Amino acid sequence: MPAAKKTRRFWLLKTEPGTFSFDDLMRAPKKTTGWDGVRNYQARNLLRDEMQEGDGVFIYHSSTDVPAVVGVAVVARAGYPDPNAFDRKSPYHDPKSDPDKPKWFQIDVRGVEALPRPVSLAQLRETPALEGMNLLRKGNRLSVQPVTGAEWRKVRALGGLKGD
DNA sequence: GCCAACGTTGGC
DNA sequence: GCCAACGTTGGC
Repeated sequence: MPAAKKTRRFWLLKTEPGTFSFDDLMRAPKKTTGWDGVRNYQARNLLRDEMQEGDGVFIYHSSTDVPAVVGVAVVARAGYPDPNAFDRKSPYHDPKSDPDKPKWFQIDVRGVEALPRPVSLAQLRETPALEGMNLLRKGNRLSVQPVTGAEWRKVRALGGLKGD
C-alpha cells in the first residue's frame, strides 16, 4: 500500500506593504522570514495547528493604494512559538505568554515568485468563481486565511502564472 | 479621514 | 455570563 499522500493546502497572508512587502520577502536571506507578530486567536490557531511545510501561500497587500494578491510563497516551517511574545523589548511582547506554555505562534514563509499581474481586490470581487472567497467576505479582518484549491488555481491563473 | 465590522476587555 | 466601551483593521 502506498504511503498516505500529504495533502497540500493553501493560505493567504495579509501584510501592509509599507511595513513588510512581498519584495521585502524576496530580498530577505533565503527569501525566508518568520511570519511573526500575529495576535489574533483565530489566526494563531491556523498558524499553530493547520499550516504545514510545503503549503502554498498567497501574499496579499492590504492598506495600500491597490489592495491585491501580489505573490506566491510557501510555508517553509510549520508553527512554532513566536519569540517576540517573550521579549519585553519587542512591540509584540505579551507578558501573558509563558515560554513553557506559549500563547502565540508563527510560521516561516519563503517567497517563490511574484505574480506577473497582481490580482487586485476589485478584480477578485468581479470574478464569479471567487464569490465565496474568505477575503471577500464582508467585515473580514483575519490576516491568515484558508484558500481553497479552486481559488488557488483561479487566482494564480488571473495573476499570469502557469500550472499550480 | 471616515466608518463599518469585528475582537477584546472589564465592570457588574 | 452579559454587554457596553474601546481598540483595530482595512477599504473607500
